[in-house]
Amino acid sequence: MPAHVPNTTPPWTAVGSRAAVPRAPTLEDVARLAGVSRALVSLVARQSPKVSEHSRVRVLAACEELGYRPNLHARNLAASSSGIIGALVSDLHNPFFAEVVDGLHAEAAVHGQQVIITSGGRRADGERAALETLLSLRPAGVVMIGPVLDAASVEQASLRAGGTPVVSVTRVLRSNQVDTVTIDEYAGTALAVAHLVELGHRRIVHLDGGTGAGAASRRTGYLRAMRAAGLVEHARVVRGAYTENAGWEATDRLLRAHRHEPLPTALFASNDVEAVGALSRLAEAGVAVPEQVSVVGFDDTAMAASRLISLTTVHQPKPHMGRLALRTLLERTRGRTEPVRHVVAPSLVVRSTSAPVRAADVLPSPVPIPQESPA
Amino acid sequence: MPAHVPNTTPPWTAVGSRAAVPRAPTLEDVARLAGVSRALVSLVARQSPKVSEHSRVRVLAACEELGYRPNLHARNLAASSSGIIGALVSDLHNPFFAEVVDGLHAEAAVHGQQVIITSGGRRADGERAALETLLSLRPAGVVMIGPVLDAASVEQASLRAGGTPVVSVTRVLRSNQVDTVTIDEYAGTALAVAHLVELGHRRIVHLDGGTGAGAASRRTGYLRAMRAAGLVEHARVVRGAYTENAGWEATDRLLRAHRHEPLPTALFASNDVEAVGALSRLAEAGVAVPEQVSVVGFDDTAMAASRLISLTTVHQPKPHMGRLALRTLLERTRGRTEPVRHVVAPSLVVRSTSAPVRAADVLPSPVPIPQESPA
DNA sequence: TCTAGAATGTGGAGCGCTCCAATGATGTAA
DNA sequence: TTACATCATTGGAGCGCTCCACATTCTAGA
Repeated sequence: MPAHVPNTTPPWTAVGSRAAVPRAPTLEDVARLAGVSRALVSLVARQSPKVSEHSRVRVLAACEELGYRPNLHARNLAASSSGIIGALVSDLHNPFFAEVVDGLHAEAAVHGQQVIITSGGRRADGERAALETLLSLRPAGVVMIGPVLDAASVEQASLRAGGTPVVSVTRVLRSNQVDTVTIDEYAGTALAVAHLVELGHRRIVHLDGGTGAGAASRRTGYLRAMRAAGLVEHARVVRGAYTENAGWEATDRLLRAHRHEPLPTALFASNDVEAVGALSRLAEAGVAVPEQVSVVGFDDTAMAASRLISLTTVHQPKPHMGRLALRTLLERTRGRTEPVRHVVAPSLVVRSTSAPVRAADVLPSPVPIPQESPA
Repeated sequence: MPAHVPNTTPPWTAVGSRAAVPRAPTLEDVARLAGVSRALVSLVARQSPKVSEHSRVRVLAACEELGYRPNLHARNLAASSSGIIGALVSDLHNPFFAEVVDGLHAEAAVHGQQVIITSGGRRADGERAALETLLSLRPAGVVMIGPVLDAASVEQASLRAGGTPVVSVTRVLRSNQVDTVTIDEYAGTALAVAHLVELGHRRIVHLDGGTGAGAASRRTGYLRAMRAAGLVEHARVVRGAYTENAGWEATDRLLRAHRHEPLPTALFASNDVEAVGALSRLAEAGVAVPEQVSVVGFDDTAMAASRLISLTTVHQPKPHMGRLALRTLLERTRGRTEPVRHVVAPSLVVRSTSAPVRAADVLPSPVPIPQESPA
């Protein structure tokens, strides 16, 4: 007999060098066991309606017996389209993203899609690498949550990958290739300011979010809302960022600046973490919240909801935004070509860090309560 | 001319129904442009050393020009082993996991592996589904972080998938198929108790973590440490869980129980979130921390490090554990067959919630401190 | 000069699946 | 009877890549 022995080993035997490693069963194995063709098993696996009940049962039994699990790589390669949705979150540490992903997961399950997540660690290069990984898996689409990457990079990457649809949540990317889901930042800031004004606050300071997603709109929204309330002369923005430390430092600067004059009676931070930073600085300075100063955040993350913090904040319907993002993505895969910009409505969650202004602070300057002049 | 037109369209033209969708370039395209064989391009793409500098440069230039990105599905199918590491986190909302994944990412980058994440939402069925998804992608291995799934399910799934190696972080799964990375819970609890004892505390109560990963060991560790300190008669465990609410409720029960007797001087919670729950209940009751009661947590999550909370807690080297998990996984793919159980060392981070016991409390028993009977 | 061996490069056979044209089997109208 | 839909099923051609055996060139030792 020649050295070339035909490979007649059964599928459950290891082939090649590695010994005793059970090979995962393939379509072929199932087909053989069920006594049908590979194509038929494939049809059953994909729940095609054009399979007789008889063969369906036989095939499913065979699948069960072998513990067959389709190889997604082979499937995606052959079909050159996958049921995979890639979620690219800018920062795994931010609970905001977890909630958006929850919504994504839920909606994906409805459509039989699988969600896989990668993270860019809040750095542009990390995000670029993560996006490359995701695109290498040829997903049906990519949802970027709070990306730090600019529109051009995203668009270019998407085009290079054969036009994989991309939806950006939180960050507006002006590109015809990219759809967006954001909340109405202006409405959100208006809610926050109106709440404070209703409580009698006049000297309301905004701790801004620097270059964070949505921060610019929130800053503008704050200024607009102050103007609308006739408080334009009290409007004041302190530079900050979307981190606890930035909130602490911004508040620290504020405290120093007001050493010889009365503090503002309310702080409106650009997001929750920043608000927490502000709270901690106020606590260290012995300023009572909400008795002396009210604090309002933005996002309504789990941290804000914690009893220990119990932050009044602007709520973003994060799971809803995740669902919406997925639906938007699927529409795109079904042929839509014009970009879509979804803007969802925020709401206000009043907790323990906001309260009516103290009697002593009511008249900071002779302001005769100017009510709601339209924008 | 028959309806059957031979397909002679060039690669940059869309083939099939969809119009104008640019096809992603393949190895073939790159090879043609560079004037070499497909195999050579493949070697360059995989950074093989057996390629001359000359051709490497030519090929890379062609890749660049076409914007070539390898199709992971094809690669993984052909190589029947992927550079993908699957991370299955039980709960995206827990910052603990984010930090472990950080370490995983870092180590994976070193080995040229890609990490993709799925989440099981803290439910066994969700985790099972996420595991299936992951295994369908035929990853090089799976890291489960704080799984809720039992060893048998994991082992079975792994075997069905052709023996994909699995490492469990945090939870000990007794299976020869599964390696584990955990911290030394006993050492951790010993550190916490010793710290409190050193500060003069005697009446140290443990709020336990119910069925959470590691909770049983922490409970035992606490009891051991109390015994070692000769405080066995002061040892007391209150039932809880790894949630803020559970911490709040456990503390609430404790306060009620001690309405007519002095409170314990220290609480040791089974993890940080639970400790935060305890802190909030104490704050509501007007019990000063750390002046009247010291509180110690476990995990050292970002929440504990927040200035506003500044919790004394047992530190887990989470990124290190992630790195270790990946290395363990790779060893397994390189042929190790006996299971490995890595146990890493915890440390103590002293922050603002622990302080020396008050003079009045130094003598454990008959001290009437009529504090704030709870609402 | 010849030859072994290293260093490079190549063609082709799959990996496990989907898709499509083609094949039977069955029914239905002329 | 023939003609032709309709339905379930099948074989085979890829999808884009890796891996292997082999071919070719270059280098150095005898």
